[in-house]
Amino acid sequence: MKRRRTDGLETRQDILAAACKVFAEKGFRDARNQDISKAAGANSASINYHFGSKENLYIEAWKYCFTKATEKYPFDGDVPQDSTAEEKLYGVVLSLIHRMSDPETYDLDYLHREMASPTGLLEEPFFECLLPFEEYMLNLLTELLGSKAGLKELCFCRMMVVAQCMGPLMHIRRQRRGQSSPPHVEVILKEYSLEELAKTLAKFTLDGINGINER
Amino acid sequence: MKRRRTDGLETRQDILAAACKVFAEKGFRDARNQDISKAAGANSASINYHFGSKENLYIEAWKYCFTKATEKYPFDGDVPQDSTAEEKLYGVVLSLIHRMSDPETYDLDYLHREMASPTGLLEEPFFECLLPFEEYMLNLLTELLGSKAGLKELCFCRMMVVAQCMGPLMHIRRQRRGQSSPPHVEVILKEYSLEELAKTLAKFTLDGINGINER
DNA sequence: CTATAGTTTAATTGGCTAGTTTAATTAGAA
DNA sequence: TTCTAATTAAACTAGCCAATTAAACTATAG
Repeated sequence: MKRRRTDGLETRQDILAAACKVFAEKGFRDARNQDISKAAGANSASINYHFGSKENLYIEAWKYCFTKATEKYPFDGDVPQDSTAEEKLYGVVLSLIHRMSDPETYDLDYLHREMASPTGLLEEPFFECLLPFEEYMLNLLTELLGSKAGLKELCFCRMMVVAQCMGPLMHIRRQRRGQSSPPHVEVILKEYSLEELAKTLAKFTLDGINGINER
Repeated sequence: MKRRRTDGLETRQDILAAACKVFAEKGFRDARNQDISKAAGANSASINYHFGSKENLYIEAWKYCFTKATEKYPFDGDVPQDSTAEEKLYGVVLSLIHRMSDPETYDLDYLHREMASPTGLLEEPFFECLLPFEEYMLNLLTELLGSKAGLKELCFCRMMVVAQCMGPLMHIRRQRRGQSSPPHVEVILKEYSLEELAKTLAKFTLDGINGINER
């Protein structure tokens, strides 16, 4: 019985890590196999050897960087179980803000890109990976919204919480890519600490939610 | 003195109109010159004849569809000058919602795509075209926020108003492309009329803004 | 009508890239 | 050490696409 060579797994890993980054930076189409293999210190044939195709590597890269990011920044922001719903909301937002600011975290770039121009390859992985987040959010919002609120309002608020975070997301990512932004955006990035941003964001959202509650 | 032939301008126009749509649907990279020229009923060489390059056509297409969209849906939503700031906010949001729901309006697709994965070609045109909107929004928000609020809060709110609209934007566009969405998104698209969505959205934002005011 | 600038077309070119092939190399079993 | 399968490297293939070219065509001034 032969033992499997381990150096093959190493280059596989190197390719995966490099792919995460390159795909996040350039997108599926603009990222060339050569860019990835070169960044991984491997030959471009090794991509097809280890992953079968560029498409499959893309899918694997997403799963990999999502898993890594979620380990580092859990959805709930490690807030204790018995916290108030308000604290939990802050936890979600803060965790998300940290996640998107971390230059070694790439999953949100994939999400954003696929929203704007879908390759169609990540439809299923997204659905699967984000299910726990959706569930957590729906529970949290059910708690925040009074019992008067129906499914309609619940869904609206879920959309809003995510949308709220998209604003900073786009700007922080832009900055991370080294692109300049219009002056009023620069102001935000300069004046707010991440914690303050999360706090202001959570409060803004909470006020909106309470407004729906009071109707 | 010779008069200019007019049939050339016609195909130029046809190409421009076709390009607007094809670029919006497929993005810069995935749209092929042939797709566009075929949709315009012209030869692919005519793109380079009339526009010089694919890049330049892309820029022209953006300017064209932005101008057309803004004529149809002005930023202020045609709200009377002497309206309250709250009514003006509703006007902005409603106009934006209508704009993004109109299947013949494409400019927001460009915006969204370039946010997520910039080609770098529209940086300048965006800045130029959106300046009036920025100005209008800043004035409006200055009115809504009390005099206590500083530049920092102003910029934050500006970001939030736009971000709020991104949520529905993404979902409505998805629907328009014929892609299915997770159940809680379908609920929103089914249960809310455009006017109700705009109203709820404006109220949500307004509550957030007032929350900042009261600090 | 004729000449010409303006416009359109089909065919071609040249660059780029995903994926394949084949040969070389290496880790580990015997 | 020797053999074998796993892995890697280099060269190649096939296809795609933007851009060019050159020839054909057309509207208009003279």
